[in-house]
Amino acid sequence: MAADHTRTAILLAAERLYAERGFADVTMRDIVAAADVNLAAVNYHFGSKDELIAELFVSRSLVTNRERLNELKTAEEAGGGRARIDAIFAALVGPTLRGCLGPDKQRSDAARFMIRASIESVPPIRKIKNREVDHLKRFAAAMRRSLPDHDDVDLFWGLHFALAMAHQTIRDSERLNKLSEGRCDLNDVQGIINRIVGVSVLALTGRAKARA
Amino acid sequence: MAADHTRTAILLAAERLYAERGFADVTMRDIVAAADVNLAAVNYHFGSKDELIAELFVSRSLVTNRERLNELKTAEEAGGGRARIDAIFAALVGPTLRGCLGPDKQRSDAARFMIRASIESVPPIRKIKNREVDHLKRFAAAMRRSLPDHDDVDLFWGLHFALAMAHQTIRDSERLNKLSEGRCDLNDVQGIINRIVGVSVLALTGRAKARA
DNA sequence: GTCTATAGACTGATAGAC
DNA sequence: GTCTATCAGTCTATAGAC
Repeated sequence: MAADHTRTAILLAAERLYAERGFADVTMRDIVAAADVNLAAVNYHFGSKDELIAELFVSRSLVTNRERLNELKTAEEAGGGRARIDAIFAALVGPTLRGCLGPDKQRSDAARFMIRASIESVPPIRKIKNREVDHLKRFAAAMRRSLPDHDDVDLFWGLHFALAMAHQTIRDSERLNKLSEGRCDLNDVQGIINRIVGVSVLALTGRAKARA
Repeated sequence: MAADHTRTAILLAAERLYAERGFADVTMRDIVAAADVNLAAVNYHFGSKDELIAELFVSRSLVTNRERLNELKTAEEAGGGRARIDAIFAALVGPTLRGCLGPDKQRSDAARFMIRASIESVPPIRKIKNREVDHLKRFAAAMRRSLPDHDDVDLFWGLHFALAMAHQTIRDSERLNKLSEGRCDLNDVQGIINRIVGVSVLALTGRAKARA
């Protein structure tokens, strides 16, 4: 049916353009030109520009969160209810990093869009984002089960830092590439995941920390 | 002189509004209303909106970079040309974090503006940003002197991750606050710097890393 | 230097023919 | 469902009086 084709074309084009250039710079006219559909189609199918963004954000965040939780579940089952801390971090940052830096272009657009959404925070997204905290609390809970002797505050900071490293790597891989003059291999996604997981684990289980 | 007052009022208001709401959402009308000056004054003093943003970015990045290099220089002199690696990381992330999370409101606006600028990358800033890589290379060089036996690639990743943790903490302190239900103290700036420096040092000097 | 008034170019959204 | 045509609102930038 032509209706589905138009709707899908709009979603894909919007996701790609938003991922590349951000919400503010991309107009509905840009989107319909890229999707090769009529200007009025966006409002017909989605109601408004904001609702289009919200629809993209909701559907993509469901997919990412499901992947994360699947990996977490697998890790917890493998450990009899207590996952290894490295497996928890891998479940947290792996899906997003694989989506963003991997070879699959469509998934790459999706993940970059999500990073963009987490930064620019258009009104419709701001409301939805509060749910993400509940999602992350499940990882905090898994970390607590994995390392029951650790201070909760350290676990929260560890989770925060792991996400920070993953997101910054996706967002500003260009700067790292220039700084290292190409020597940091940004195509080696698994290597990057291992680095981030390794640092995150060390941050929690490593030796003495600096004192105030 | 009234001219200086108007000019300064525009700069301060623009910085605060951009820091709070981003470049796209803040119009020149918002700025002149906050600065209590006339709409035409912005174009008279700065030429255009983009030039206003560029002027803010250039002047602020000079200040931050000078602070960073001063701290780095002090650390290198204290070590007879080879700074301690923790002191290098502290020089890298300290000035920005103190500016953003500390009590001084004007500095806070400045630092938040810089974070915003590093993300949203309006055209005039994109050109200037390339210079930042040269600035960071001086830190990479200091790291190499500090840890001459380490692989350069690991040092680049270490620098990248340190900046990632600092920026994400500034940008999305709200999420960490919600996630931890207020238990992560975001007012303890020195404690946060110590955490980030500690993790960054461990990432380079800690025990075995995860393998691919 | 500072103001008013407005030009000129966008934007998102919609009415109505097909 | 898809299109054209257009509205009403916003923006930056500027001309010209003071």
